[in-house]
Amino acid sequence: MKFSRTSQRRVILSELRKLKSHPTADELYTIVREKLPQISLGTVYRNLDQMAEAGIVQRLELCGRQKRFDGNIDRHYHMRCPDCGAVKDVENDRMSHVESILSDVLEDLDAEGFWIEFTGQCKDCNKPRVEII
Amino acid sequence: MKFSRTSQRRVILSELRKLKSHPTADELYTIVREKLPQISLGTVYRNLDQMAEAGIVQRLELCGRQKRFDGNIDRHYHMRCPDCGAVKDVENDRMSHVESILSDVLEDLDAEGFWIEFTGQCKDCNKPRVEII
DNA sequence: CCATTTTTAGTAATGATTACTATTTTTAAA
DNA sequence: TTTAAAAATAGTAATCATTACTAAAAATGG
Ligand SMILES: [Mn+2]
Ligand SMILES: [Mn+2]
Ligand SMILES: [Zn+2]
Ligand SMILES: [Zn+2]
Repeated sequence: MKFSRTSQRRVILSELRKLKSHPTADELYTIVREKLPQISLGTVYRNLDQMAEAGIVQRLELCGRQKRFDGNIDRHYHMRCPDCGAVKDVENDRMSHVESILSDVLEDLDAEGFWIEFTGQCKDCNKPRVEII
Repeated sequence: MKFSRTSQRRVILSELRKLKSHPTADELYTIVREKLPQISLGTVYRNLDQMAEAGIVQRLELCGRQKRFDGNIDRHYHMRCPDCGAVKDVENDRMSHVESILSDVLEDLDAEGFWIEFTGQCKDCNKPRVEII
């Protein structure tokens, strides 16, 4: 419930903050082990998750571990329920405007494409949100 | 290289097209087994991947399999290299405009948030493709 | 029919993540 | 400072989505 001050957590956070590489847990584990050779991979996973839940670090990506598929290959957008994991189509007229701006952004960045995903609890979701903190 | 016509592929595609649920491979496997009780899970995975590569179905992809973390919790955006999997910060003045439109979209949709990810090969990328998200 | 290519079912292996547990460390109050 | 409760740890095992492997079956294009 409350964060204890441990060298493991301090080093994990400070090393992560030094990096611009957006490491995976195991990549950070390799780095942290130079300072704390005895640290375990599980500790890195656990601390990153805890700190992400607390908003101290950012976890890149909203999707779950399982891939999802769609028979509709037209460009359209999805909203994922953070509680039950369901994915639903969403539609909004403003998205064509967003797309046109993002196509300019793609040129600026010399990027290939973009993905947008919305999050929101589904109306008929029966799983109650678990409040953290 | 060329798709043979098999009952497995036909049923997988037709059942996927019937659904609005954006199923995972194993969810679709359960459904397809009602028509083809002998089909194997591997066949469902393989066909979905092949058809996604061919653009016949859509794979909802935001993020690779490994989670990535960022010490910077300010809202900013990332570009993922489809070849080596590296994730880099990107910056563009137009994004504030995109954000303001999307905040309106959030109200329309009664959604909570959004996630945007760019894809693009990194300049110095020479690594072989690691994963196809 | 036949030779070649593709696909399959079934199973094993992989790999990221999470769960478990006995022990250690931290905390906060006495 | 002592101490009991709470939190966190290292090490390991288990989970589970996905991918790889393989011999057999099916599809293809004559
Ligand atoms: Mn859809
Ligand atoms: Mn970043
Ligand atoms: Zn829901
Ligand atoms: Zn790259």
